[in-house]
Amino acid sequence: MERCKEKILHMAQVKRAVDNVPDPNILQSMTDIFKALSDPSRLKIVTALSACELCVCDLAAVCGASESAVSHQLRILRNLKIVRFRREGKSVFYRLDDDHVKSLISQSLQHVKE
Amino acid sequence: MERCKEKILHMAQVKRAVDNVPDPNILQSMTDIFKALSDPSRLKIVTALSACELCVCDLAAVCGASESAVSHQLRILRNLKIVRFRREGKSVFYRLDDDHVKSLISQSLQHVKE
DNA sequence: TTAATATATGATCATATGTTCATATGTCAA
DNA sequence: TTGACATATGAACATATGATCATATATTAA
Repeated sequence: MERCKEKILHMAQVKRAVDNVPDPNILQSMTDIFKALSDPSRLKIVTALSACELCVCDLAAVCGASESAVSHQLRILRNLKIVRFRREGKSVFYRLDDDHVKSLISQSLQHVKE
Repeated sequence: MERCKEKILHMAQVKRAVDNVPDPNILQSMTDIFKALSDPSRLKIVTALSACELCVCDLAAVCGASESAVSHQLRILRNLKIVRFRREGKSVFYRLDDDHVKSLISQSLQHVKE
């Protein structure tokens, strides 16, 4: 399967589009965030945390999942700087790292509810 | 592995959190959108289309991917109502379906650039 | 230190996903 | 209608991913 015979059909648009595509590393970071939110288990966790801070045990109850499963997902969210945590005795409390994630969620809600 | 012995550690927070988690079908739709944006190839397509309307051939050039691969991804984006298309002769032009997706992208960019 | 609780992590496995190649469909011109 | 081009789709394959189970770590109390 070859590229369009006439090479590029609409040069001006292609240039504009290319300029609008973020750099590879930025693009990758963006996909990472979306990927983090693309799993129902993780999105549950994130929407729960957008209400208030919760410990792993609470999150397991909210999500109806095992604590192990929740912990695995939290690790992913932690690595992506989507959640922060603080230890308090035996418990570890998680909360959203910043408000951008909240914005992402409310935007997607709007999109869905149309 | 059992649930927390004391059942639920923080009842009030858990209730708030549960109330904040969207209904299953809404949650699913949200994850679908995020999943659509969670692949580098698709995100490239979407960021390109957030600049201007493009045909499949243009998109293949912008993304540096085969037209077949692009077409497969466009199908997914189409199904999720993230892109619209119109046929003009032999070409099919794609564009974003609404502005919420643009917002999602700019939000994630902000998050990344912090 | 030992036991108990809360959380984290590694290994495994079944499933999902993206790409490629081949083929099909749709459109237009000759 | 036939041929050429643009796009779409199906099948197959390799890779990625999430859940589970077992085990490890961390904290506190006894």
